[in-house]
Amino acid sequence: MLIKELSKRTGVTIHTIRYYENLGLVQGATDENVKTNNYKNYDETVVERLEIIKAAKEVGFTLSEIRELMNTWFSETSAKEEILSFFEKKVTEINNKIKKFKQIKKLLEGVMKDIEKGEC
Amino acid sequence: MLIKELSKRTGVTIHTIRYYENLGLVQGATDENVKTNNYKNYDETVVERLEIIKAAKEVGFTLSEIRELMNTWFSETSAKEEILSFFEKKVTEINNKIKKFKQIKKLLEGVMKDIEKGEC
DNA sequence: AACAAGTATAGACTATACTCTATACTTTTA
DNA sequence: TAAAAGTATAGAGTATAGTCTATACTTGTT
Repeated sequence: MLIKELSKRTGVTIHTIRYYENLGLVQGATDENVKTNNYKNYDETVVERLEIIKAAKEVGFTLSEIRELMNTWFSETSAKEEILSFFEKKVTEINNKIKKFKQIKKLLEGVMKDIEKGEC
Repeated sequence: MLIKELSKRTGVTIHTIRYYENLGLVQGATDENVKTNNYKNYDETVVERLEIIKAAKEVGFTLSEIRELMNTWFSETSAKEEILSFFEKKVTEINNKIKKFKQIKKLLEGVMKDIEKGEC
């Protein structure tokens, strides 16, 4: 598919897709049979990648972390051990973030109870 | 205390404290008795505020969200109802973030299992 | 053929959150 | 009292993540 359809299917704007492509997060391929233009074609793996980017961004990963994560994810050369330890690191990070969120939540809920009781 | 001590106690650099002060997130007061300078004095509530900022930032709040949250938190004029609904909104947001983190975590752990089994 | 719509590239612009530099003044210390 | 250290203000610079504009070319439609 061309960039417009990719944009429609993923909800990521054309500009942003091109920005990601410049960063090496996704990649389209120009059809070698077509010599008149250099339009890029995007396949299903690009859709997948954009969905991963969207999800990872929502939970606070930066684009460079996402690139690192995806390079490992889609790599065929990385050693099993290496991939595993990378993933373990990410899971630890996520656990820490969840813990912090729960702390803040408890704090907020504590204050809310105080407000309800009129102790504020 | 003066800015240097505040910085030491909170771990927030002097530059960043001044940046926050410009944004209205914290505020020091110049001693009216001292006419020779306009050094600002910071009290314990500023330390508290900086701790709140640090915690909130870590879980992904932007500075303007934090300002909004703290204005409500420390407000004496806001109606009880208003404060409560604001806090409830934030708790909902936090729950959503926790949910998303858990999804990503599950995803990563699933992939890790596959890798361990050699199914990748 | 003419015009609209789509695509590619490069570069400018924006917002957020700092971070650093320059300048000038004040306070502390040797 | 002279140097070192601290403070305030303004403004420049940086990094991240877009977002927009200009230009030029290609493709599709009438």
